[in-house]
Amino acid sequence: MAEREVDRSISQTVKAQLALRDQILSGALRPGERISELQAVETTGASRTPVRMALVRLEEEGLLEAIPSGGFMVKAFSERDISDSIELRGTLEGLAARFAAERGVSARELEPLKECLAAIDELLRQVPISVDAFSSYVTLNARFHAQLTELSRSPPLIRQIDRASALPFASPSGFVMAQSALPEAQQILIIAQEHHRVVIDAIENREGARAEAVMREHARLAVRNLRLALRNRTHLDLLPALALIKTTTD
Amino acid sequence: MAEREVDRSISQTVKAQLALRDQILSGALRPGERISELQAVETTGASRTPVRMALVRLEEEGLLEAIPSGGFMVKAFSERDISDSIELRGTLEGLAARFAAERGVSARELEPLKECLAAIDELLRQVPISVDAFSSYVTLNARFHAQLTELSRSPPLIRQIDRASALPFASPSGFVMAQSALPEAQQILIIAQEHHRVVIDAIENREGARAEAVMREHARLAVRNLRLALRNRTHLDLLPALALIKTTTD
DNA sequence: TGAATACGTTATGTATACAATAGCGGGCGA
DNA sequence: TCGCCCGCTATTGTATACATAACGTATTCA
Repeated sequence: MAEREVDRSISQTVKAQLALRDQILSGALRPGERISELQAVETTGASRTPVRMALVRLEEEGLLEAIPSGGFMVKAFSERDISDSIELRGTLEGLAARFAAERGVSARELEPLKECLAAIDELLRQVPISVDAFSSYVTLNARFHAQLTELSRSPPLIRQIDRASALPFASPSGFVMAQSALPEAQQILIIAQEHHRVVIDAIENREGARAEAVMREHARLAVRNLRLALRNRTHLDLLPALALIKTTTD
Repeated sequence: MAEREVDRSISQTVKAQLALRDQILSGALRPGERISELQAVETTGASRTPVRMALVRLEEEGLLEAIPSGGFMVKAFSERDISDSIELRGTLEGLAARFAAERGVSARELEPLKECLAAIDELLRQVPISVDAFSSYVTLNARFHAQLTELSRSPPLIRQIDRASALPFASPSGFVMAQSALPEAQQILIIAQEHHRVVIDAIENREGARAEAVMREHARLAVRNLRLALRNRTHLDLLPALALIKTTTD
């Protein structure tokens, strides 16, 4: 239709990708559901070509799965998939921390991490933590992890970590959500903060093995707490992209 | 290995993707070079839509890089990028081995790996190894790594390892090539084979940490030998996708 | 003479038309 | 009544036309 309203400030492909990702993560599209291109065209406002490009990107991102006979469906994840993804990310971040420690990092480069650390300390001083403060925590934590990843100075590794974070439950905010979906949330966040402190110290002292170990422990903590949270069914609404978990046990 | 003859029954998108990847890996397209869609349409025989889909997929694969002003260019890699990619893959395979060991693997599932192991032993008995035998080795080694990865039973991890292998120098055959591009090739392959033996043993005995450690050592061996080979400039023609290495040091 | 601007060309981004295929439903025959 | 087959429809795969933005070149003015 000629009267299609076009937003020229952003490419149609990116617009479609963002809109579709939002639909998937919000649960508007259920896992296993086939995505209709035509329907996507209507909901995103882009035409078929950019929609198709977005679908391909989302497939590569891991949110969609190609159907052999054609088209795409929303990918479904098991609980095991999720905990594996978290551990996978922790392993990659461990490698990043090791690289940073072994290759050396200047004091100036560590400064932003320390600022993050201090800011989080400030937030955690509140007992109990407010909703706003928790929201800030999520942002700061994600920034901490991103900056740590950057310190590895390894583009292939950074790229891979970014890819691993595409799955929302494997992202740093996913870590936090998993940890916070428990009554002992604040206690857990304090332990996580201790991990952050140790990894900075290890990098400063160029202890690669220690830096790596603590990041892996960090992830294992998140995995344990995710499992607990899923068992207890506590605050599950906090968990990002819970909609992606397939309910049927196979 | 990529087959030169393209089946007309496969989709145009896949055809274009294979053709373009082949052009990149063969060095017909130089690193940093912009890929012209029109030119790609001519060389691949597909029309612009499937070519664009292929370009997006190759970008996600890591072989191409999006140009901010539009279009794609062939990605260029530094020597450091390559060794990092190998170590990255080793780390992921280490995690896979750990998962396999911790989660338990039946004797029947280990059988194919042991067959691979025995077949490689047979090949290595030749001194010096023939070109044909070496070619078989590359195939068998890739199969060994693929089967080991599968034993983790972790779809997210398997997926990530596959992604990490998209870069040709980080694939199992890339491992082998890096190791073999040295005069001491046969000696090195025997050590690598010993790693294979240990990882199977560790998985059988459910020793996760040992299984993980040996796979990481396996990768570090490849990294060391790659560096040596690049220093010595020996048999560099064997290294897959050497064309992707950028010559200029930044 | 150099720099800046304007215009033209070319390539990419987007939209849509066309083709092919798979899935489904109805009808017909056993 | 059940099952198979044929045809229709809906959706994806492909091709191409159109729009737009970027880059290069040439010309003009300072």
